[in-house]
Amino acid sequence: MDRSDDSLLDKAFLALADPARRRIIARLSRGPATVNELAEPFEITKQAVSKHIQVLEQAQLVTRTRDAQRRPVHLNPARLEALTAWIDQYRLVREGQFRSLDAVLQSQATTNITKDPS
Amino acid sequence: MDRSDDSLLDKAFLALADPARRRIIARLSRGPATVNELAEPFEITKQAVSKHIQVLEQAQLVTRTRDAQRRPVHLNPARLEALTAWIDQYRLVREGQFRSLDAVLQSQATTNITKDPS
DNA sequence: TTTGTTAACAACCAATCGGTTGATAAACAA
DNA sequence: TTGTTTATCAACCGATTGGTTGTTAACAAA
Repeated sequence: MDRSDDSLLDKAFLALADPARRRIIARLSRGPATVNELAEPFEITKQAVSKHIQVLEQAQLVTRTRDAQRRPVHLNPARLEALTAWIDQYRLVREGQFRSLDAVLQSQATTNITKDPS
Repeated sequence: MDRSDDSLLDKAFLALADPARRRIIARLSRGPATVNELAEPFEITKQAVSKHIQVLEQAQLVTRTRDAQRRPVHLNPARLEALTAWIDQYRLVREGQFRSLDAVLQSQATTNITKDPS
């Protein structure tokens, strides 16, 4: 399903690679909030928070609505789920390899050393 | 368990925020590989791949062993699992809120506004 | 020894990131 | 109208990233 959203994965992982943005995610998990509300507990300016929200928005991790002059920010759980899905496809494959690792090692022990055949 | 590894989360998410490094992860999920083996299918130099591996290694997403002058790179599934754990704690909390949203709204309507108690 | 392979290290460069300040726009309230 | 709140836009700065080239080290093979 997720094939060509490479840049979207880029943006999403990059968005989470910042403690301030992760704290914003954590806060939004308890409900929507405005830029001012998000900026207050952080020791940075509103402009900086606004930039962080733009990064999260371009990664589609959050969405914005309108409420008069306020622009509440909402979490988008579907995008978070897409990230875990990407990670799990390799994490789980790897675990599957572990299950069959013994068989591989035994077959190699009877045929050859563990050297790479160039 | 994972409390103060903020910088480790930084490094891990930042490491995954690059398509080349994600392709390296995908490749390693099918077994260990050397720098040369990893660099070949990518149109960048070995030095660049070596840097990518350093980034992944500092994020503890991969480990390196010794085999003569080769340094095979191995995937570290435990770290991948830590990432999904971080994401899931907010993804799942959010879903839980949806289930109990009505109750929360009703109780708040009778007690107070949605302001955070400092 | 010499030669070739594997990989890291160092220095450098263009581009990007996180943050700031200052100005601006939009939606109200008076 | 004027003023206030909310939030964005624009320009700028220091630090970091991703990539390169060149060099060096460690080991294998001859």
